[in-house]
Amino acid sequence: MSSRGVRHDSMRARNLAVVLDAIHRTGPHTRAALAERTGLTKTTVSSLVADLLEAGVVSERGAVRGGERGRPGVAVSLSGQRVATLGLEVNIDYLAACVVDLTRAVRLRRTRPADNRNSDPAEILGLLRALARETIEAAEAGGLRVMGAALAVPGTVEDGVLRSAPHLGWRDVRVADLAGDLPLAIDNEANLAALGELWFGSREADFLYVSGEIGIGAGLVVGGALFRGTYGLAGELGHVVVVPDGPACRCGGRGCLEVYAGQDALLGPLESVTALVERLEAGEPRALEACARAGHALGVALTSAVHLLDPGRIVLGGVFAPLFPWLDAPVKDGLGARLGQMRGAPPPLVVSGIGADAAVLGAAGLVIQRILADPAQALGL
Amino acid sequence: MSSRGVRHDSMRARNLAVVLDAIHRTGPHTRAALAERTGLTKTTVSSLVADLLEAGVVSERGAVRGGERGRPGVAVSLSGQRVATLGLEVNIDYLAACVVDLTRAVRLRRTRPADNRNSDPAEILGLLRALARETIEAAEAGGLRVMGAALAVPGTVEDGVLRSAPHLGWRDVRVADLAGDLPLAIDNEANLAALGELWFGSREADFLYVSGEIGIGAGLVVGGALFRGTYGLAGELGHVVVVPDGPACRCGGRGCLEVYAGQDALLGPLESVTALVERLEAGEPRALEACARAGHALGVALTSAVHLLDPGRIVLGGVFAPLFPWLDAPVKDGLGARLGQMRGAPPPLVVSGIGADAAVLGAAGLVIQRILADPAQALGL
DNA sequence: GGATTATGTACAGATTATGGACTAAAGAAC
DNA sequence: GTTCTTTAGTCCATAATCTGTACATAATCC
Repeated sequence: MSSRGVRHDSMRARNLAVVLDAIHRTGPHTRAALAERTGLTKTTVSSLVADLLEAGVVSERGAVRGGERGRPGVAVSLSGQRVATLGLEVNIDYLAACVVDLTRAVRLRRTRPADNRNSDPAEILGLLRALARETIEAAEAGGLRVMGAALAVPGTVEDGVLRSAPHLGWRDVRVADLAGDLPLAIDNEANLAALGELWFGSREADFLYVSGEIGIGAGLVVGGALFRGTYGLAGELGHVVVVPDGPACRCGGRGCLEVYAGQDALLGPLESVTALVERLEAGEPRALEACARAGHALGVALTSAVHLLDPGRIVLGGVFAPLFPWLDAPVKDGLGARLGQMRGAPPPLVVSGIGADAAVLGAAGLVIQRILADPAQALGL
Repeated sequence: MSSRGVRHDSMRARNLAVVLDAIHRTGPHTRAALAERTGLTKTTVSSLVADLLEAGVVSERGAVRGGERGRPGVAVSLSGQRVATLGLEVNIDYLAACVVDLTRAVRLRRTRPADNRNSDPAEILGLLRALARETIEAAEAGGLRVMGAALAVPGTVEDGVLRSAPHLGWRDVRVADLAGDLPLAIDNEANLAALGELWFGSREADFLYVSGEIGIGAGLVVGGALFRGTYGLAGELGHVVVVPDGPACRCGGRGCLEVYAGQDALLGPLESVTALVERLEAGEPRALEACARAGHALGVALTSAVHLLDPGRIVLGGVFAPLFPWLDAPVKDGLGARLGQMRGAPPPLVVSGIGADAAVLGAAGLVIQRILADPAQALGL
């Protein structure tokens, strides 16, 4: 519970958000339909919509409703013409940026290959800053106004500080001012990829997104909201115990999922996922066996995850997406056999549709969400 | 986001809740302090407090603030004189009821020993209904008004229906009208025990409550709110996989935590936890070994739980509470060794202070919380 | 073309919070 | 002990916002 009282201005701010949310969530609506949906009167909705129109976040899109009697209403829908946000990502082997408008249409996307393993944060952030500036300029040349930015990193984040990104070799990096004087949020890659899946992929409201990168992370979405845990460290699926006293993991533990299904374990001597897929398609036994082993381990870890997190479905993303045909059966079987009678049926297992872009899109989407959640504040209404 | 707009009446309802919450959360306050804390004006707060006084949920408790200058304020604090709620519990070997007032002081507590294993739901619910009626009458004789009730059950609950309580042998039981025409909530025993720990035990806002009963459940509290998952089935710690192809569990899986640390595994041939504690105190090797084995398994399962849920601390409750001296070391060692460098330090491991009453208290507390969260609705203001 | 039906706006009225003035009650200063 | 200062709480006129009725508008139906 926010402990601040509601005053006249916050009542209106809230109602602006409620109306905008209704427009966003269930498509274009007439003012009359918005009134019914929000419980406000037509008069109030008209006044709120007028403000939203002026701010450029919604637009009128001609008359609607053929077939029924009475005066047709004017549909009010989200406008992608003006407001946009910037998503950024640092990963092991690339930097990425994208610009997304208020309708969550992707307007720009840029990727720079890079080798960021054990790199100098200042140097990489310099490159990222240049990429951000360039992307913002391109967006503004197209008439968009970039209102905020978010950055996805492959590591743990607390209070806006990157605590630890083992594969980058970064620790306690304070990121700021990446995008000029835009407000910048920063979050874990798996979390933002989960949000990417929510807003740009399947658009289901409840799922566990399993992010296979060098490490394995996961982001849980319940009712359209990301679950972060107490310190924002929830969802470390890669270090769920699969075999209590199995081989050592780089985390210091033993028998973690990552040991069996991390990229290193999957690839073995191969140098890319593409190469692995080729071998799998050719039916090479070593490759098939690595996948079977990973699938079995994933099934075990996901069983524990389902019992603890109760996800609506399980979405395999990152490198697990191209490997889905070979992982599907062992994971599903493992889940089915282990979950037993505890619940009706195991959560459906599906593959992510947005692949490698999930995190950077989720980052941009996060900022869009904040604007939609409080347009009065974000837009100065 | 609730999709309903804010109207004048909901603005006031919200402000009543905000003021009441401030009084509840940070102790008695003067009107002036409440105004500062909530951001409302003194005038508004006075008016809101007047309504709350009339409803009997707060009372004025004389002047406060010696030492400082100026007119002393009148402290407004929660009143336990009028509003109360009923907590109920069905467990394997007892029925319980309690009445808690608005300040969360326990006013009445009743327990009936019973053997509810594989019982007839109608019969047991009849006994519970009698216990509820009797308890409500006693409370009202004491001048309290019981405003609502909640029931804790050892099983899974969906949409207010008890889906499955394996140890009771109940399936798909619709509970209603247990307490006359009082509104009745129903929830899982581990969830409500976690809330009991939150409100009547340590009062920390972030922890994982581990409930050792016949089975093993857990309830995660983050920021003072219970995490329930998608279908309300989260926290099934007892079926986290400890050994991938270990012994069969009654759930249909293999090597679940319950197999190693459930009450049956702990007790072996003994018939009560008390008996086990006696053996442990006497240093009997078989008992010590059972505890060590359970502690090791708990350490493994909790490692996975910490990675997935990111709890602020871990509270051992239920039968694990009396066994804490023998579980502490193996669990802590297991967590410490396995969590490795992934986080600063493992979450603190502590014992619950409220023992067997956690669930029934949590049930009553849940209803109190609902009244505090929306006093206007609950009290007809 | 007139009846019907629904949309969207106008304007007066209702509800609630605000803000400054005022009263009340205590300690501090002299 | 009288007066000043400070803080608490209330009063009342004002302001912000939403509501509700009335009404102009624009389509379909017959």
